Amino acid sequence: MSQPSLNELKKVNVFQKASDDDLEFILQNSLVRSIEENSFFFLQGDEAAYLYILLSGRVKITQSNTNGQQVSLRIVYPWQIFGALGAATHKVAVYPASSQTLENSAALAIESSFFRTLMESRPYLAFGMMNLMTGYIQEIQERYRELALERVEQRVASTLIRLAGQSGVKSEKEAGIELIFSRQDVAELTGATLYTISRLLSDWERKGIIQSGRERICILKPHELTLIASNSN
Amino acid sequence: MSQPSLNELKKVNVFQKASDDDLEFILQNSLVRSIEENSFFFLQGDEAAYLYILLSGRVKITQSNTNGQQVSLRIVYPWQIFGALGAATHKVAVYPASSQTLENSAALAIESSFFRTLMESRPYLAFGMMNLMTGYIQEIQERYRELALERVEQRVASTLIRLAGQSGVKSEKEAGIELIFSRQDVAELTGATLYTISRLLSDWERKGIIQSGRERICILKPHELTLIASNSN
DNA sequence: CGCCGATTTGAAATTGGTCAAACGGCGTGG
DNA sequence: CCACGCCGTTTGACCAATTTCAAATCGGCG
Repeated sequence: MSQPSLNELKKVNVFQKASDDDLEFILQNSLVRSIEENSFFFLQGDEAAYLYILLSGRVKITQSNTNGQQVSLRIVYPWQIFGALGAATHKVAVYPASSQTLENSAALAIESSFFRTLMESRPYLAFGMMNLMTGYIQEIQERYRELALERVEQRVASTLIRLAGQSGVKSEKEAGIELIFSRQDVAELTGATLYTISRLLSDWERKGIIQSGRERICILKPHELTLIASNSN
Repeated sequence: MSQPSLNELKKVNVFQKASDDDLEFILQNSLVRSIEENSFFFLQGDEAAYLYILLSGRVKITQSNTNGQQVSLRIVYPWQIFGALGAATHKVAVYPASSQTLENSAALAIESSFFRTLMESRPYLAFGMMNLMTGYIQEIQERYRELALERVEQRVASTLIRLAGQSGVKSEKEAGIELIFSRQDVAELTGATLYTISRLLSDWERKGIIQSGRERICILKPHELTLIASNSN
């Protein structure tokens, strides 16, 4: 895959207010990396030398414990930034999480030190990054609360709603919102096991709330999920 | 309590590189609020009009669900900033969490909009904020992973170690590290119930790992806790 | 057609939560 | 100065949600 155009780069939130000159400058200091499904742009613990902008495909950001079990922190879609914490500060030397592709993917890799220097003279970039980080903090804090206080059923409902909002493609004919994720993916995103997710989705399919298949979940009644997600008790 | 001195303000990480003029300017646009134990500087959902610097006391940042159950996101100690997300971006209109005092406390309240404007012409401030936010993200992500993958025993061990690192006062005579928290506080910090925490601490006390009392936990063998925290399987 | 990985399902095990009740120490008011 | 009461803590018994393990089934692709 070749370098993106300046107009494409403006789809990146952080670059919204960037001048063409700035974008050119950034492109001159970056390179495109294409990798196939299930491989990694970087691993937890790698030196955080680059920040990435996803050009195509999908990436999940995961963290593992010493036993190799893993959780997904978020899903990255095209024109979103990932691996950016290393650029925000001099302290972070390594990535705190891994980035694994869910499909064949390409990303623009920008040197962290270059980007950091650029931010010093470009307040709009620093504010863009703070904006980004604020969003991360709010989402992960909310998910932390859910994990601590809600049951699996509610968390899965919340997760599906969130995924639908981030990626959902409404099929034509009111056929519902289609999500391309395996049971295992959903399990890692909700802090549950593959088995529990499978049972739950089967149950919801029987009730007509969703319709599902291999690595695919189609939300038929989003409102029902919203109800389940907010179910007090 | 009266306004802090410039030298005291320099204990605030974000202000490390601030000039005296800048600090004076900030002080002129801020005010001191003193409140008693168990009351709130702000509530989740309030308009995020101020960011705070704790001057004395201790504050817990909590998030509640619609049932009123709550989790603690972190503990704030003097010269740390809290309620800052509203200053980092134009988007955040409200605090995503509440700030409740664990003791009588005082804090310097700085207008969010003022601080945001100041950051536009002070890169060191923006970088300080990004630094702060990076730390938040790393800690909450780690805790999220623990909550998803580890059992209560390991999480409590991790929590006590973390608290010891953040606040711990080493008693003289190698008597251990003293933490001033109730069982309920620890429960909210680990995502467990008061009862489970009580049982676990009783067990550890029998084993000589800690020594505890009312709203007090003294870590006698930190290394044992480290072992428990990292116990694979 | 056969294989491989994803999914489903059952049964048993287990962690941790819930509820009820008793305990204990500290501060306060009589 | 002491008794009382409050609030945090402890403990037991029971229960429920979810995980674990095993095995069968499905579905698409080479």
